[in-house]
Amino acid sequence: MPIKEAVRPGGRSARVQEAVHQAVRELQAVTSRDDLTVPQIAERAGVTPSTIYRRWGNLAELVADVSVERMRPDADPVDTGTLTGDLQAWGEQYLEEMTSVPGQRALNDVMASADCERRERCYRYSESLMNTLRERALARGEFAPSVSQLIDGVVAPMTYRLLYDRESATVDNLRGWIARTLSSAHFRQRQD
Amino acid sequence: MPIKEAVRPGGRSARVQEAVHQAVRELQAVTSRDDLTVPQIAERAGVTPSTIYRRWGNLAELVADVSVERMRPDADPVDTGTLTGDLQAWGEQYLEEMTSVPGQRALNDVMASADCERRERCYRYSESLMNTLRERALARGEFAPSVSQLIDGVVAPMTYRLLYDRESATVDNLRGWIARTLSSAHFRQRQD
DNA sequence: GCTCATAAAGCAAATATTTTGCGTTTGTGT
DNA sequence: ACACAAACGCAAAATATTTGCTTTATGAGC
Repeated sequence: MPIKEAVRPGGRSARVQEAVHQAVRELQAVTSRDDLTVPQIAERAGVTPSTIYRRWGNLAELVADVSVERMRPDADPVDTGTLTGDLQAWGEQYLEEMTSVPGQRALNDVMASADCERRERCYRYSESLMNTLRERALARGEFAPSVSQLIDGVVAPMTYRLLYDRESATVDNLRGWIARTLSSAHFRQRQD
Repeated sequence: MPIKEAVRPGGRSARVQEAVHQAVRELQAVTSRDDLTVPQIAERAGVTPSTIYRRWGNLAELVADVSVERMRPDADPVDTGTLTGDLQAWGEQYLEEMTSVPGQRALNDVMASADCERRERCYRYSESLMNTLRERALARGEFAPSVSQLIDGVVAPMTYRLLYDRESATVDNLRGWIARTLSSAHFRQRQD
């Protein structure tokens, strides 16, 4: 059961995929995760269960597929004029999103997927986002750490706390991660 | 289906729990995750499937329960004489463990669990371990960052990379995380 | 030690789900 | 337009899960 992306993008396949995704989203809004079932989704989407099983394999992969979509950044990150501000603004809204009930659920669903490709996609969203903020900072003439320093210093602690120690995933701590990352990279740069 | 810990620790319950865990471990060694089933485990453990369903709810929770066990640190971390060395030694063996096939599977199984208590338990293992290394360093008269700095600086990036970007979970990067964490905390301390 | 109340397990019937084989529909390339 | 194959629908078969009831065995109180 290989996970295919956009198989036969035109026509029926696409329609089915959209109908199923839509059905999942609608049902997720009114149903607890434990009594969400494939047959139920199939009926709502006007599709046979076997279609879902053939295409996604099982419920976990299906909901992961839907949730990873939800993670895709919708708009460009706001420009506050400084890298610190941009990181803080982005982080705050990300934290808010991910500590909300549906956000937590989406995060869990993605983590529950057996194939790592889903998580890698989330990673690439963050990577690309950090890259945007960094380029923006450089264009302003600001100093900016490398993308991997930003990920290790800001994204990783934030994600780690969201997953393992939710109560530490706070705006206050975010401020600390950002400050430490920037000053440490700055200090280190002058050393070299 | 509340997750209970050590219900009626003595006697039959304990025996059943152990038999089931054992069955899961044995089957995991020879079976791919996708064709591991509850009835199969039940048979091997000499137990009725309904017993497993009543106690763990479903397969995902059961394997998560087994895997979180596997994560519990078995021995005290080695003492290399310096905090840097201790962190590096611990990190290297942890990385090795978690990049192995069974390690990856255990990590996934824990992440797939719906209840966050499992992940919190892993968190507490790391927290306690970092605390041990820190106290050890202080006893030597070394400087040592706080536990949460160690977690944010070393554990979080490592875990993040293991989950989201496996190829960056390397011993080389580990060295960098450790160095940055120690020097940044040290520098920051002198500032205050 | 013995008894009692009860949590947990066993058993089997009832449900619900997942899988599979096969025929049909429908995009896609020529 | 035609042919090919991927994807879907349908329904039967195979599995897995839930549930009601019975039985067993632990732990508490005497």
